[in-house]
Amino acid sequence: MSNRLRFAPSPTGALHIGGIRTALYNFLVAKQKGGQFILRIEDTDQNRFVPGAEEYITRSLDWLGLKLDESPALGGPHGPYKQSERIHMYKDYALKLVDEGKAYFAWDTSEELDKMRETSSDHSFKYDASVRGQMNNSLSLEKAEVEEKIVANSQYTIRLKVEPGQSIMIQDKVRGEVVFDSSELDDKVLVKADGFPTYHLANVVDDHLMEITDVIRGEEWLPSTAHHVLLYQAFGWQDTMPSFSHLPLILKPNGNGKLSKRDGQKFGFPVFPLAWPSDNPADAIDGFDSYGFEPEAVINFLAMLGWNPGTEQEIFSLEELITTFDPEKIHKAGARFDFDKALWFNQQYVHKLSFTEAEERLRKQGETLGYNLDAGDLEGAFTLLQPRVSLLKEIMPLAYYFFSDTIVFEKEEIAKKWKPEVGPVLEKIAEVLKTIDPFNFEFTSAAAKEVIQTSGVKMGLVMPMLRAALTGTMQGPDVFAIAEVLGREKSVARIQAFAKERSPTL
RNA sequence: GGCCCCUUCGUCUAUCGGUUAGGACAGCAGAUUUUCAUUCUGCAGAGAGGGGUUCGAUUCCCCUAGGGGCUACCA
Repeated sequence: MSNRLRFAPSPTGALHIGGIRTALYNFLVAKQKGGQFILRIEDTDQNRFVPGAEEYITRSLDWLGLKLDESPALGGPHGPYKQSERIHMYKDYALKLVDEGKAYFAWDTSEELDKMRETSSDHSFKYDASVRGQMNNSLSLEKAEVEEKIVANSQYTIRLKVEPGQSIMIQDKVRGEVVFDSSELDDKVLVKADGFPTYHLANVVDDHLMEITDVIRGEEWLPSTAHHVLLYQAFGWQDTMPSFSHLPLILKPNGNGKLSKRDGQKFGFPVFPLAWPSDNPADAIDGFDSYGFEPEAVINFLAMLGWNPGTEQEIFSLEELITTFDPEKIHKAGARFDFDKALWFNQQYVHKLSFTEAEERLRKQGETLGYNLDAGDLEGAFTLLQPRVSLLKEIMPLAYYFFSDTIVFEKEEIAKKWKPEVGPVLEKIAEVLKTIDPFNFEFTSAAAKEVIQTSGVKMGLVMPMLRAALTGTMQGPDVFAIAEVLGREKSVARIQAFAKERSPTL
């Protein structure tokens, strides 16, 4: 039997990178074992449903290259893959447990329970074996009364009857043996008063029905896994119970709690894969995509946040991760999110991009910046600027002087360094460049340097002005490399214009 | 409060009883680039504390401290 792993998010908004990492690890294990990677939407809480969230989740996985085998959109042999569409299935399982005495009906309202929790000493109230005899449920009430209530008031919950005094051992693949005492566990609600199942019921039933073999999820689920094991036992499914791996949490950069959706705004970096659009611009949130990240880089750094191959290799493609990933090496401790490191990963990928891979995006951005892309050499500009950026989108803003003849001069900086004796030297360089053939980096550089040397004017005075003449700025790639990309005509014209404007005496 | 998980440089981490405790990001210094960035080289920087076990503990066990998670008719 092949391995089947599922990623099971709730459509309560944008997914953050913690969720993405969970999806990634599920994907890696599934693919490594030649199994299936499944998306199941856990939308059993009608109150928290956010329109567009499900679509956002699929788009995110798609952007990252985490290809699904079964999902709500794709379908599959164990559909439907959305819990709201399987809603009729869950209650019968719970009712079966009631019949067998493993669960019971309860009519206590949320308000009543809240009150008990508030009034109990240090919030220690727990709906468990020690109190259920005094509560309003089918165990404490007379049979006739129960039957009457079921007919009269269908607003009941179904709770799991947890037998105290047993120890429940979980074999967690990343944490080893974890033992819980059932006396500490409460009688978890399985079916809510609205008839919907809770996460615990739906999750166990679906994992069973969908033949899930490995559950990989966040550490926040570790405490409730004891209940899940109890549920598998109650249903008699213990033989096909999946293995569990509870992932360490991704923490805020200051280590102060787990990373949350709002931390992106707070710390000034994206925490979502894709931007979350909104009609109200104030609510729109940046994603790694809109921030300019390559999906491969996001995958790479998320893979390394909580896992390490044990070698010194840090750069991994998705394919390499599939073969290299070793679930045994997943860490136990939470990891802080380090945006600088994420940027560094992206830089590694941007520097590897070929022009063909980048071209479309560069063109698009050039257009939105209002560039006349036909006026310059896009590939030349890219080649020169690529090693200088961490994000692909940083290139085009730096490249404007390749596409526009109206140069924006950094006037103050230039004025500070300008010496009148430089003017004639620039003029001379322009003259010489007119005839240099071929007009390339080596030739122009050698020729211009010779002019400067024979002129007696300091190199350090002329070179910055030459740069300013061509680009308007005081920094950037090598001057002659820029000249080569610009071409003879533009280079000569710019140098002459610059010299003339600044040297009225000429 | 209770239960559970965790603890190596500022950060992410390697080490599966014997290492000058290794690497990466960030930081600092230098080289290259007569600019800036890249790149390269170097420097600095860690086993939470206390007990055991052992010839020997970062590594195994216990305690303490600290951090995190859960404690809903949310997932």
